[in-house]
Amino acid sequence: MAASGHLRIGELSRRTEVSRELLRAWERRYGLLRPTRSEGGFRLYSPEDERRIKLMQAHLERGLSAAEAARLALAEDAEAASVDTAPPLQRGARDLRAALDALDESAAHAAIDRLLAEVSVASVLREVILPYLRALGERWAGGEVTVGQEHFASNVLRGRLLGLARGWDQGVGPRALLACPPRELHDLGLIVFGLALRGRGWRITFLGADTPLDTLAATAGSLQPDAVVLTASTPEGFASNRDAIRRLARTVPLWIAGGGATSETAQEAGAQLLDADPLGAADRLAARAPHPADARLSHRRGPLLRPP
Amino acid sequence: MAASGHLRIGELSRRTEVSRELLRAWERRYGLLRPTRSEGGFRLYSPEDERRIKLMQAHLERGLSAAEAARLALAEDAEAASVDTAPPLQRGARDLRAALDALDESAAHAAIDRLLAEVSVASVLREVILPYLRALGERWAGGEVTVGQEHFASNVLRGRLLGLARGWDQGVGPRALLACPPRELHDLGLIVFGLALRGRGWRITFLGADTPLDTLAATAGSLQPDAVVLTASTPEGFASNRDAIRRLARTVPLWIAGGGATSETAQEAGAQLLDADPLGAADRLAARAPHPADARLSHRRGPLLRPP
Amino acid sequence: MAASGHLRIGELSRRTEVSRELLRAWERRYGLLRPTRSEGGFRLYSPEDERRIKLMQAHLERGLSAAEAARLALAEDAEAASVDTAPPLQRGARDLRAALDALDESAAHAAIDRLLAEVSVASVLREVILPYLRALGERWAGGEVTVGQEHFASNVLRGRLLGLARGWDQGVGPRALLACPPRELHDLGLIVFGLALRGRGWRITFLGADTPLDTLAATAGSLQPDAVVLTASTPEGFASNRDAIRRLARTVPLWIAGGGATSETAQEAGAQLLDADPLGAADRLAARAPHPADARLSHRRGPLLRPP
DNA sequence: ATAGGTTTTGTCAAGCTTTTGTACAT
DNA sequence: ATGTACAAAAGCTTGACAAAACCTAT
Repeated sequence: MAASGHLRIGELSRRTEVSRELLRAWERRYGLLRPTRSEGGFRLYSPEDERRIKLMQAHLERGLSAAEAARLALAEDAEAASVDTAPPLQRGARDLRAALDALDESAAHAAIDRLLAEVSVASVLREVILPYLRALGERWAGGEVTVGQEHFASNVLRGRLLGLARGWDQGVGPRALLACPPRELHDLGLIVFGLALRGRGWRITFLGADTPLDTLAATAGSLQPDAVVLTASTPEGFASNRDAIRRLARTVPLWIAGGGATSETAQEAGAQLLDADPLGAADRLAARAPHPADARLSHRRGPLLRPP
Repeated sequence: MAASGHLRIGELSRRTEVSRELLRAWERRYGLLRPTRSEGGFRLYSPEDERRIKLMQAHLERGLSAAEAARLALAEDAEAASVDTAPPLQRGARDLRAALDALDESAAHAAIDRLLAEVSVASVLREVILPYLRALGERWAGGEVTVGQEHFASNVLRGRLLGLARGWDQGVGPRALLACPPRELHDLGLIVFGLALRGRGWRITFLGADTPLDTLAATAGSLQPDAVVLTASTPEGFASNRDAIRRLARTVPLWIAGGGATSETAQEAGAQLLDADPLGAADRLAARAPHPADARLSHRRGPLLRPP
Repeated sequence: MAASGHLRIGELSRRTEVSRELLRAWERRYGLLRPTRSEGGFRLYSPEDERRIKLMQAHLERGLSAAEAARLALAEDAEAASVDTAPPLQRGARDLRAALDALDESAAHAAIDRLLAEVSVASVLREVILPYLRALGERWAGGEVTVGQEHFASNVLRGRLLGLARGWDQGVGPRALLACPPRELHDLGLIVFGLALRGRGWRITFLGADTPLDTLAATAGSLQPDAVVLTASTPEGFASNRDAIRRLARTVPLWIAGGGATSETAQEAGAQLLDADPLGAADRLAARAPHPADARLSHRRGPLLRPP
């Protein structure tokens, strides 16, 4: 915080070779600088201010007008933050959220690109994407976020997650068939679950949101997956399809997960229970261990799961 | 959006060597330029305006009348502005090469990011990275490219490929141990091979360039991989370590690949031959089929490979 | 308590070349000094007081106001007094070492990801990566670690460091061109150095290991960097290229660093000396201050460094 | 191409306040 | 040693100004 100290206008002028008057003019006219003030009213400039001046100068050098140079310097500074000492994951999460809230798709992609360069996919999912989705849900419930923002964010993230998912059906591992029951439209958690399972060596076949259960049964019949996983965000997602799910569970190794998956639902449906959290669910399925609350059903495990 | 900034008429005139008056005339007469205006009424030209002027000048150079030149420039610009019709892979390859040649790391990353957003990792490797590396080798041999450019490009690509490789040791597939023999420094092909093999479900352990063969043997002893793969860019890489490689081949399932791997080398070393091309080599190893030219050794296949 | 001798104001004034009046003013106005009192009421200053004065003077030197300088001096002093190695860092370092020793890449990535979730890049480099690399060298020398382990760890870390490096060529700061001389293969320290310099606002162009000096000269000619930095792990790296390095130093602002950089080597080569430690070297270059041992060459500083 | 008017941008000045090193009386 | 005083240096705001750059219209 107090790492490098704030400068007064004289020293800043000396360092940047910009006159004091001009520094004040740039602040007044373009808002380029945002000094705090000393108790007596002196301007105190941060290192960020100094960086913005450097940017401004670079643009002026290129022949831009002062107004244009300042506009660019401010814009770049907002996105660049090239010298940022925050932990990368925290910084990435902050940048992503700001970009999505502002409906700025390219900034969102930039934030994700940088995150993926700096940390592993699993960490991005666990520390950034999932917390963001959870917070989004809460903010939506609290009316802090518009439906438009929610749709925008969902679509951007869906695109990226599916990009990461490319080729997740290839290889030699066990195969999982993933879907949401009819009327369930929240598939982001399901994609995250698929990615996590993929990271554990599984092959994924993804049917996505709002999948009729007869279609799911037919697909499972022809694919012969090692697990079929249904996720729903509310218990109704499972409850309103109880009979079909129960039938399905008799013919395929069926697991349920997501916010709507409870041990009662699982028992009623004759399915095995995974965690509500996609990453925990992936761990559990990879270990072939049903949720503890689902213990009564564990005898089904053996017959249902073929070895890879 | 605000990426590059708008120019006023003076700077545009300076850059294009077209007088201010003429710029205004071209705007009035032909609608060649479409500047926005500042609050006070100054013209603000976009980079597209600058591009149209360049086109216009080229046509004038060829002897066309101003009216005709402007008409063409506008038409071409409209075309260029519409989606770049080149296939993504071609365009990406072109952009990547231009960026790396110019030592412009950010542009190179941007090109790769765009590619990965549009096509699969396998396609990028096959259609962009590998052709680039091959062409780099040829251009280097022909003196068209400096060692500096080659080093720069290698390091940028190495970073990206190792980024894609993150987590390639996870899962349940067969395990491969990858290395280059002593003094062999070209590990990019080996990383590409590892990525391709990973795409086929294998787990990868990567030791990289310039690996002493005794440590490779020891590591293989403790890891018990399903395959050990050595790559070298020249036959000497294998030849100068013939005896050590031969000893190694007696205790581990050894395969050789890369530009230096020939059927003679393989036979001498007692190793199995993979293709020179990393992707072909990965296909072949995943199928556990040695190169046809290596048929004389095929009897070794069975005993050497443990089932996954 | 009084172990190390307390000073009275006269002696402290003499040592620090700060007038008595000013010392009292700093105490009164900023609380910078906290002298105890003799029985008769004389101020008795501790060595900590003296250290704070030195810090204060350094900040004043940099152009900070007295109030700001005092604030920083007090803050830094408090920080230095607090325990430095926070638990997450210790645990991360331990996990990373265990994972890399076991050739467990995923565990290594997980450890690094955990660190990057909580701690800045700079801290990870200083407290984890560099200590690990140093220990690795020592353990390798002592035969406690195999070359295989060393290769594996290097490649994992190289991938991560290059991931953190993405975009390090962007911005408006001074530009540095980084390379190792021919036959020098240890580029990890050079990458860490680049990251540290990046953290201080520089732009980096990275050529990496084993770079021929003529291509380095050519690249420097076209890039016109503000500094060219060569690192080698042993003095031979520089010694065996002495003449070429000397020629290079005549045309570019050349600095040498790394375990092989000594004041003799620097003098012979006509280059300026940076610290062996990458972070110290980055600090020094960012401050444009040649190594004390390099004082005899300091007259070269002016002409060699173009203003950024 | 020129004339006559406007906008943009860097600089300056006047009058007053804050900060900071030093001096002095007690 | 303490507390107060003081003055130089550095800063603040407001307002104005002029050169450079640009506009339209002829």
